[in-house]
Amino acid sequence: MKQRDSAPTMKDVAREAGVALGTVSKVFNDIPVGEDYRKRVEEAARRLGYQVNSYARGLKTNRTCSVALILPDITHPFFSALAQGVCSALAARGYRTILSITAYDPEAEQKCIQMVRQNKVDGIIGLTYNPELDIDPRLPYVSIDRYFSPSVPCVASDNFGGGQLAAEKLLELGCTRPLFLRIGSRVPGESDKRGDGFESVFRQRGMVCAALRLNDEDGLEPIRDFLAGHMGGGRLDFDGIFCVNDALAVRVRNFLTALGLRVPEDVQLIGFDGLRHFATGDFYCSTIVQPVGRLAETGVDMLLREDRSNLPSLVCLPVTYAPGGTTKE
Amino acid sequence: MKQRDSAPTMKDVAREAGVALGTVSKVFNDIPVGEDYRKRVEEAARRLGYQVNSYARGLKTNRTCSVALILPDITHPFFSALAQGVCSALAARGYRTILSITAYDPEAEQKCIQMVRQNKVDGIIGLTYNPELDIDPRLPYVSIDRYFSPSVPCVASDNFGGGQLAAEKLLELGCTRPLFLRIGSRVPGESDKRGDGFESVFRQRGMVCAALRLNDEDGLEPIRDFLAGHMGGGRLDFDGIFCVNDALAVRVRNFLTALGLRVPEDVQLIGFDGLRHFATGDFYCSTIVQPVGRLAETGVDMLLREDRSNLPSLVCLPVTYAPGGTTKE
DNA sequence: TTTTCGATATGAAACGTTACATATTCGTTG
DNA sequence: CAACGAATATGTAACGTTTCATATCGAAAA
Repeated sequence: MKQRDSAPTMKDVAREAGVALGTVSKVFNDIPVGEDYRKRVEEAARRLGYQVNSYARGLKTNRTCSVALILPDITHPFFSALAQGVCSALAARGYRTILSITAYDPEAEQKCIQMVRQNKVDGIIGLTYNPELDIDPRLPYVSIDRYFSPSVPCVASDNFGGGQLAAEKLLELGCTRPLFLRIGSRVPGESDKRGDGFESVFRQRGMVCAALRLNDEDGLEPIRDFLAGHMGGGRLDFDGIFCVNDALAVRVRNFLTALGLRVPEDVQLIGFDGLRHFATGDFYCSTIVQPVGRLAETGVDMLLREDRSNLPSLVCLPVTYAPGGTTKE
Repeated sequence: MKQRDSAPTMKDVAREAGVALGTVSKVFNDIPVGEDYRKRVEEAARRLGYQVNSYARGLKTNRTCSVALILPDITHPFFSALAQGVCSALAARGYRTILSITAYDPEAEQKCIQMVRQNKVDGIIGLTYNPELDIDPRLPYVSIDRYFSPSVPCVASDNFGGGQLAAEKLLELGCTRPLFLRIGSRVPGESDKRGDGFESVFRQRGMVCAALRLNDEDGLEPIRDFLAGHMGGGRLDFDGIFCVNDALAVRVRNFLTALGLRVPEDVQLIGFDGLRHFATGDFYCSTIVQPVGRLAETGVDMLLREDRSNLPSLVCLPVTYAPGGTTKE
């Protein structure tokens, strides 16, 4: 018996089944074919262990059934949860996920897009921070959590609403001296709206809301100094703090306890993201929970939609509040 | 001017540059070509915005420059760190990462392998728990942290050595009543050696070491009950506990404090993995640190090695001890 | 029985590359 | 000055699919 060194092809299956090449193709593309033919082909394919060669198919159809996922850092629990969601949503629809990590480097982001174009994925789901990212408009692209322009569809949490929710919660829990704390990348992102929403609630009630907005490069010292500078007689000038994300909230909580303040008795603290401890599943702090799973699913949905001609340019998903020990519930 | 609706091909570049098709191919494959020709081709390619079609190339060469990474759950910080390492090590060598998540489901693992074979990746890096995984021996496969057989190369941390290290540390810190706690999947994995190493040290010194080994399905209650059952007069029967991983260590620490014990004053606790808090970067507990980055790099290295004919079947990487608050340093 | 028509199998062409055998060019030697 | 050979450009045949025009078949209508 002749030894086959390479994988069997449709030609082999056709010969084995005694049918034409085109018939085999139809069977594997779910195109109607006589019942007896279909059976013969399937049988033969199984005998030979045939697998369609997706590169030949991709060459012919220009569809690859793979989508690139671009993330700055999959080590961050929010991003990894997102990746999990995107990956399984894609898998459920028969798509592969090609993972690209940019390490927040704008150049790397552009290179990813480039690589991705060369590698002919069917679309891109991106969470990028490069403000002037050059996106090929022919390539389906969905941005997560970062709005570019009306022509680039984006799915994000309702950041403004989340900020409002945090403000309302703090008010409800008796806070009267609010503070908003932000640290983030220099490029304006969706998350800026969190502070806007937060402040809007107080403004509407004629209250003033303090705020400190920093960039990543500044580090956290200014925040510690700020807090220390607002201590007077063992008492902080603020009794309700909203942090732009959970990571910051956790650090701020440490600062506060180091200053001798009790959380939540003296100061209440709300973060944003809804991250959970990897081992216990507890929230790290009271927080506004982003619907990570829905974010991922919606993103995939928008990307793979049949008719992409009139996609909304921004889809906002609702957030929820979850107590996590840094508020009086 | 004629409107091009599809991407330019080598044929277009060849026409634009006034050279033969084969010459263009050579330029893009770094095959020696006359200097003037090369320039003409590069120029033309740039003008046309030409990108090689990797599916045509893959069809011809049977190499796709992509590797599948199979993980049970990218949400777990250890796995996401690994993914980060693998992804960037692959990117550095010009390979894409195709991410597959199995959710610990043996069937999903097999399906991934299947999908992967169909999609013609150049290799697989897998962290799988299916004991009877059917791996195509023709496909380069490297297993991380899970030894299958001599024919499947594996890279893992020195789990036995890590167990020994934990034991030595505890001895050094004055422990005389050790306990090993394990919870994990039913299939025998590399991590079983952690307990073996731990116990071996005490056995060698003629000491006895208690141990409790459970499976995931058992849940954590038995461990809590076990600990509670070993309390007598406000004192625990053990003064040094080694947990098979950090996740367990964190839970056990909570159990211990709930029992009114102080960590590390009354009981010292060492975990395994070396996970760090996402916001502060602190270790969650005193721990044996796995070299995640090296694990990833070594795996990629073994997979992409030119001569894979005599790969070691198991590579053990050294681990280190890091204090994290649950030991007296 | 012959014609027509619908249904469906067939086979060839094309997708964009790479690789190989062939053709061309130019410098060097007899 | 002719002839050779090394170097390098050319063109064509795959690679394994899909797709489309053509061929075939059988049943229904004339």
